[in-house]
Amino acid sequence: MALEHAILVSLLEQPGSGYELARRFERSIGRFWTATHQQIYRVLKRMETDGWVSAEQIGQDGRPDKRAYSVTASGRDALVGWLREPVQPEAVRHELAVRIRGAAFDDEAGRTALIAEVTRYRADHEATLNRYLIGERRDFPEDAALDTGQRLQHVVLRGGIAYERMLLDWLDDVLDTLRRL
Amino acid sequence: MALEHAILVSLLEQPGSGYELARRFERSIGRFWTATHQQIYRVLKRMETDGWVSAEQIGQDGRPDKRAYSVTASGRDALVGWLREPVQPEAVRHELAVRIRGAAFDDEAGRTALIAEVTRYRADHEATLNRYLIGERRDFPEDAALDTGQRLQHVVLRGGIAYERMLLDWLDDVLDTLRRL
DNA sequence: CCTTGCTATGCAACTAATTGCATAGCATCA
DNA sequence: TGATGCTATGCAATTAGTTGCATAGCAAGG
Repeated sequence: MALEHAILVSLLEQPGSGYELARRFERSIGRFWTATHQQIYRVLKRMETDGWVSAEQIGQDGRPDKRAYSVTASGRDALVGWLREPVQPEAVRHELAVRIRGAAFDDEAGRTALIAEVTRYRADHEATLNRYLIGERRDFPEDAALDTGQRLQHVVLRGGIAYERMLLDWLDDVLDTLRRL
Repeated sequence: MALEHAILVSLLEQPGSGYELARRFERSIGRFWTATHQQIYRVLKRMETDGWVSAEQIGQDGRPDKRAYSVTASGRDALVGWLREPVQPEAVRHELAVRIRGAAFDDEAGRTALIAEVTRYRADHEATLNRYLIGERRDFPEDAALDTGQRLQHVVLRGGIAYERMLLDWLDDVLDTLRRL
């Protein structure tokens, strides 16, 4: 149970509607916590019932009403309470690793197909790294004075960059290993 | 739906009981796909119904019978079929990143507590890295002749090592950033 | 004009995963 | 001799997450 907390952080950084949150989960927050819009709407409802967020109905011309959410004092307390709980070990789900070990039980054609898939996967992550680097240059220029929130956002982004670089190096190792089999 | 496939790979590498599988998921496979024993027993039942695995009942003195599972031809086909599907983008769930960004909305005391938590988290991952390195020296000595399966297991382990090293470096960056706030 | 895509919200059905509990006897150590 | 912990399996209840679908109108491009 932590989508609640990811939403609280996102809404504290910037209030917004369910739709806007879903956008952010696709772009920024979703780098380290994925969620679909269906899930976000459901959880927002629950959070509203619990008094963690409050919504302001905003009428719009020719479009459905927008419900702009912001975090209540009680929601902020809930976040602070959670922040002080011990960090849980993460549940790892690395599909590609399963596939690589599985390749031992496939034939030549299967391994060729896997090389193609890994190559495509690598290209995706190279694109992700480039998006991160562009975002870093845009949002965190070297000489800028950053506040606490921005410094924390930056260190998380540096984590994403480090992860993608590590992954690309490892994928090269994987491709090399597969080709030499 | 991919726990099935992780189990197929593990049973192809070495047949065994549900209990043994749960052990392996704690140790080896669990590095990249976590699962509890309850989940493993349930999925094994389903896989047996689907004809992907077959079980041999083994009576034991003073203990419950053990059901040793092995993969059938049909299970192997199912794995090979899955291996040729495109790789899905992984669902990222990085709790620590949410906490770090959340720290912007906590006070001095909260940030001090977070530094302590990150330090503990770092120690855990340092221990994990050391276990990987010991395992690597034990299972993949430099001059050994490795078969296909072992080479693939090794490249996956190298991925785990690269990940842990990257993580430790980043956690140092995080600690430094938190201390300078 | 037609198709695609965006804003904006949500229900329903299903699948997956977690948490808590239960059984049962053996081994080891204090 | 009592407590802890391991082997070995599993059910039940709950929570979380995914997939498919629905509504509704506007904007932009071919």
